Parts: sequence; C-alpha cells; structure tokens
Amino acid sequence: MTAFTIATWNVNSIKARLPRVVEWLESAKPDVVCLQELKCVDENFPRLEIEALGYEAAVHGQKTYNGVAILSRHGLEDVSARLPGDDSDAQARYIEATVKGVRIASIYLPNGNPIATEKFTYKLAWMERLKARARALIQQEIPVVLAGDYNVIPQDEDCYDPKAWTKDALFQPESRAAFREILHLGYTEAYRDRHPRRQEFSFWDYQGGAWQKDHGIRIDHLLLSPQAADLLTDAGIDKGPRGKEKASDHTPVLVTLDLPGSDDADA
DNA sequence: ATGACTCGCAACGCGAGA
Repeated sequence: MTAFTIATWNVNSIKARLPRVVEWLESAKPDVVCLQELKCVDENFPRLEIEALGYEAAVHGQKTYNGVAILSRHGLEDVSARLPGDDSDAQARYIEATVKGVRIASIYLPNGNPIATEKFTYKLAWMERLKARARALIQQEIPVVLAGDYNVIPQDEDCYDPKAWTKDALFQPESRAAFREILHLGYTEAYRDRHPRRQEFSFWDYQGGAWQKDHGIRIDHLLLSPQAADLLTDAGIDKGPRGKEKASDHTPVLVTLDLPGSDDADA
C-alpha cells in the first residue's frame, strides 16, 4: 500500500504567493495539490517553477479573478476544465483530472455575498451544478476527491463566532443545505469524518488580527466518494503557511489515502 | 479608537474577497 496525500489550498494569487507555495511543496511534499484563486491567465501561471519541484500542472486560469489548478507528482490524465451545466458561465472555478486512478477536482465555489443579490443566486445555482457533477462521478464507482474552497461553513462549530456570521452567504441555511445535499449523495467530508469534535479552521481574515485571535472559519473541504473514503487514513489542516509573512488568508487542508499497489511511488 | 487587510489593475482608488 502507498500513502497518497492530496491537499487543497486557496492561495489568493499564485503570483503573490509563489515563495510560500514553493517552500510548502518542498517541505510537505504532497502528491497532489488543488489550488484556487490563482488570479492569473494560463500563460502567466509559474509553470517552470512548479515543474522544477517535480510537479505537473493542469491550469484553468482567468484574468484578475478566480482560477484553479491541479498539481501532481504522478502525472495528470483526462484533464477537464469547467463545471458542466451552464455554457455562459465564464468564471474559472473548476478543473478535474485523474491521478493514479483517483478522479480529483479543484473547486472554487462562489462566495455569494451579499446575500440579497444575484451573487447569492449564482452561488446556489453553481452548487446545483456541482451536485449534478458529483452525482455523475459517484455513479462511476471509482475513488473521487472533490477538493477546494467551498465557501461554506458546514456547522456552527466550524466558526469561531456563529453569531457574527448569520448574515453571511457562507453561513446561510440554503448554502449549508446545498452542501449537505452533496454529502447525502454518498460523499464523506474527510476532515470532519476523521475529527468529529475538533475545532480547527482553514481561513482567517486579514483584518482585525483574526489570525492572532484564532477567529477563523472552516470552509476548505475534501469530499470523498465511497471508494475514496474506503482508502482514507488521515485528514488534517496545516496551519503553518498561515503564520508566515505574505500569507494567503487560507491554509492547506490535506487527506491521506492508502492506495493499493506498489510501494514504489512512480511505478 | 485618531484603528482595523490584501490582491490585481494600469490604478495613483476601486472592486472583490469572506
């Protein structure tokens, strides 16, 4: 059996964050990393710097906003960008690829604020499309990992102060119900499955000393199909990167799967 | 509280993020 780690990290600009990303890849050495909020077009993605660390990159970028990627130390097969269901949607928020037989998606789910606007409508519509895609993937009966910034606080305990978030799109009952609908298809949210009572966060606002006070929320998740959940041995949040200079406001969340097969990672 | 962040853009403030 082979330990296989998959991480998700909203980097808030790959250009601004490149030194942080490089040092983290060198130390954590994850097998696969799903990135969000690249904030650059494909041509400006720092492909050479990433490849120098032994990673292949599948990139779906956009100028200024959004942008997602999947990095892999073991190749990338059947890369597919864009979430099906709305050809008019030009926002770069979704990419899929297969690594070692695991179908992996990097997801940047819309924020949805303010809630009384079309932004929240777009968020919920996007979640409907994600649910449809999640259903199609689960019907394939293969290991699937849907990793990314969901912009959803699943439960009160995933927030330092629920009262402060009651008017926020990330905390709305509709957002949380849509997230649960995806889980109810048969997906396992890896961190909460492994740590039913632990309170840790994956995002801390830049403002108001939120990081220093641990005023965070948990919105970055990895959802596992039954065949992936069968392989799950660990899940965690690496708070290290959030404490560095020039940090992203998000920190990496990881899972470890025990893949069947050779111990030789590249065999 | 006279405070309170970070990014890209082509800008010399603004929109967006969460």
